[in-house]
Amino acid sequence: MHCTAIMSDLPENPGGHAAVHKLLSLAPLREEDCHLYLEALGRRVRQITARTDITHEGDNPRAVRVVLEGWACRYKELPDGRRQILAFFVPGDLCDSAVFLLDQMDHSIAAITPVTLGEITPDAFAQMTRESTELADALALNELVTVAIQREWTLGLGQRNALERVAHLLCELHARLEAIGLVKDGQCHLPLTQIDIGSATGLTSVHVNRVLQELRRDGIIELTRRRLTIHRPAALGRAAMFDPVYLHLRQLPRVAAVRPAPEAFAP
Amino acid sequence: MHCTAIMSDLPENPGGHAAVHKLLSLAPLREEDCHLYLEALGRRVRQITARTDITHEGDNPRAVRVVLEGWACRYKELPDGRRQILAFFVPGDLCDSAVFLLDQMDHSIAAITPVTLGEITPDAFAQMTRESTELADALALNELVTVAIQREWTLGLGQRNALERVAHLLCELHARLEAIGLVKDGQCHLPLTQIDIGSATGLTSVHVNRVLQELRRDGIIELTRRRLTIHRPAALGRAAMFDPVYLHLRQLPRVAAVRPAPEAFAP
DNA sequence: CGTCTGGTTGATACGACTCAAATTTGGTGG
DNA sequence: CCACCAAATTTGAGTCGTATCAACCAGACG
Repeated sequence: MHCTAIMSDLPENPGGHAAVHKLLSLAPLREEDCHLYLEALGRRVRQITARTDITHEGDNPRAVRVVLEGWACRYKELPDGRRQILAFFVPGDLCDSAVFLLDQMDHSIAAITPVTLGEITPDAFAQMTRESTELADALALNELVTVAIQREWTLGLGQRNALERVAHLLCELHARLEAIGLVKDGQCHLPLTQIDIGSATGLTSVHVNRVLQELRRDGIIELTRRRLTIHRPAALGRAAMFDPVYLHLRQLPRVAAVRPAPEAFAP
Repeated sequence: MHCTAIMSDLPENPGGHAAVHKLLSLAPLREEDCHLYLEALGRRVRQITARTDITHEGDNPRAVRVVLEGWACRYKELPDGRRQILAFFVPGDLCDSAVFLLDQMDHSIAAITPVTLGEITPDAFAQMTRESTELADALALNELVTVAIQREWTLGLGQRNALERVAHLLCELHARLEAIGLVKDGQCHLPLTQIDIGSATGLTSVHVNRVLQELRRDGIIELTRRRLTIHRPAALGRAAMFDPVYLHLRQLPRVAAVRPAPEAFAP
């Protein structure tokens, strides 16, 4: 029996519960595994101001970081200042589970909103994974999914055009938020500026703006005041050529289908 | 004492020695670790024809694969046929060390040249890493570097222009080949077509061609008959904004510097 | 010796960028 | 609660990097 039960018992999403929800979206875990994880996470918690670095390229990595609340991103920049967002971290996401093997960070991580961060020391991490193979496997699986997402982004930046990239990003984030229970009535909080979306998709914010307008004009999405509503999931998925297999979720997201999929809301 | 000794004793690079060389470029290992690894690799060896799939999206992953000889690539395609190469595998590279945790491959792997492939079963892999923590760590480190490379590609596709992307790819491959002893006099074998380079960099082969001509015209590189010579490493590195930190090599590659770096060969 | 794949060249088209300015939004302090 | 400011969004006009399309050429190979 895994611990979906504890999840639904809990109120809003306080403390590290998104973290457990996240792991459960990938692999079944026993209640004791969940508690072991939560306990490790709770030992060292930090608050990070919005729009500040959590760790920077060149730093010596000291701990495994888990986003408990808020949004963060991984980014890297070129010497002349061009900046690329490499990943978004939503509640429950692990920044890097084995970083401490490296001498030096090769990228930076920054908070987008105010972030509550759980930190697990290398020792605590090792002990935790020794105590539960299931937990260790779930964390390893999470790592695999993180890389799979990175690959999907590589594919998108290389082959998708502006509209497809933006649409794909929205699909992915929606699916990931849904997996941790942060989507209600097809709506979710999306604290990204168009500049953020641009530096994740390799586009200028001006162009992102025009693309978003197109998606709105076609009645596919609504995106205002940091809230995203997907009105026509199938249309968005089709525009993005979104195939959620790479997320390896146990449960298929609502925004799903490239394959033969009926339009959810008729045009 | 690690086993640089065995390496230099060995002749050309037969069997799985590139594999050991590769790990040694990332972490020091004892002779017994190297042998343990080689032994695991030697148990199941396959020959793959050039330009055929080694494994395909949707397959069930069965084993950890290591390229012993030849070149391969990881790729993914969109439903309409657009194809993106996500990674190149050169001798010694592991395709994926924990894939078997996944139910389903989310990308494909193909041979570029004829490939000699070592396969390690999940069981053998687990046993091997249990027997040597050092080996396990080296393999984990290798995994981290693979992801770091993926991130650098993401950065490049999002922010670098055509010339910078091609130059960066050449820098990276040169550095990686150098690390496993496959560069002699600044020269290495590079069996990629301009089409391959294009689908890795998100460019058309036509444009890759023009970019390569520019690099040749400026006397920076020579690339003919599948051989690459870098005449002006510093100029190439500068053009690419190549900073090899992300490769986490124990020894800095010759093609290295973005930072204040004297021109190796005067223009 | 013809065929095929990969490389090269030229002309043209278009998607996304740049620059610039106007407008809206959200936060802050009076 | 309103005035103000900074940040984010929106709009328009013009440019440029890379794609597209179309030949042509060279070497590899059966």
